[in-house]
Amino acid sequence: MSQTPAGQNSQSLLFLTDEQLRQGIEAMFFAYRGFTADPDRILEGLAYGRAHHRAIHFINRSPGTTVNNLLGILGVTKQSLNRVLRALISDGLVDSRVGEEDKRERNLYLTDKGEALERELSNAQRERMRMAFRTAGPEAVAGFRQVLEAMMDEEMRRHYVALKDRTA
Amino acid sequence: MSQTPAGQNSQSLLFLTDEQLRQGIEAMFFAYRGFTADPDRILEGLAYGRAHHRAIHFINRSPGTTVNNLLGILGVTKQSLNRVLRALISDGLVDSRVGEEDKRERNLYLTDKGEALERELSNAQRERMRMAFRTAGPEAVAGFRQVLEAMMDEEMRRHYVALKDRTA
DNA sequence: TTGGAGTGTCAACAAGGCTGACATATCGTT
DNA sequence: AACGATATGTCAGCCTTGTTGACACTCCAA
Repeated sequence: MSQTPAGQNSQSLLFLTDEQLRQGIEAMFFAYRGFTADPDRILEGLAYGRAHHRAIHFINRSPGTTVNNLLGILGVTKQSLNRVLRALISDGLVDSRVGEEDKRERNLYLTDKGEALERELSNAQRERMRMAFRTAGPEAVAGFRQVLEAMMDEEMRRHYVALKDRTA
Repeated sequence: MSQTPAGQNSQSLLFLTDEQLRQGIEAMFFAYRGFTADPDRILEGLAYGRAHHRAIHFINRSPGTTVNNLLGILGVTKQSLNRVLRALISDGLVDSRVGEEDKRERNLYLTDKGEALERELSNAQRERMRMAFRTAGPEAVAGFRQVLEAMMDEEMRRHYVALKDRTA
């Protein structure tokens, strides 16, 4: 469907053919497997999974974040997130403190133990990303980010940009 | 850990700082959500999920493929895949034929009905990819693919390249 | 012809999504 | 003070999709 005709525009649109798009789709699929492989390996054995990793990552990224904010970023239900947080809190990886201004809120922080696991996980994941970046080079990395950003839903892009700009 | 020092090499290595790597990680996370969002929406309502989509995609891509080959591509256990295939076969989306040379094998094909669903799913997913590609431009797309390819595990890269070259 | 390797199937279980319902505490407004 | 709205936590139950274990059929080579 909608094969882009080739060789007629001065600006070649060959990169928008269905075949090229399909290759992009498969690249995303196969690369995402690699992307999660290293943390998954670390987590198995421990009683945690990918959901715990995500929570730990974003709590580390925004110390003191609220449950509600985390829900927006992760895009899951509070029941799902609560199950994960309960485990992390009772295992002493996450600290949940009643909000100072608004006592209905809970502010989430990693404990020292939580930070240790976060470092272990993100080191592994960063190492793979570093290899990929180094192999591909800075220009490719810029393109990588442009395409991914354009692929996000609007709400996700807002979260992504907000996190990015905070440390820019 | 391992902050890359800046401003000392003639070739700037700023793109390998931990901060840049973390942004790459978050970009992958948020973009993958967008990547799967459209097919997921179509599948909900039907009695199928993401696993069915993946099976349909790769059977369409390699008609007559065996269960074992599909296992390697999808990276799940044969029991997981079998559950999905059983549903697709009994619903008349996939045709499973006993191998001609080796009767232990099953060759898998999409039926007309299966191809119809495949088109619906891949149209939705391609449309998002097309928008992202068009927004980012051909140079960015080339970089996107280079980085993703470098991020794959070796075995996944083999599958990716094999599929890519078949239609090149 | 027999045993091992390859392949496919069934059963049972676990993780982690989901919905719905409800309790509690707090906030803000009236 | 009272009330509705908001933020969070929890219980129960369901679904998808991953896992292991057990087993049957087919093929091939010793």
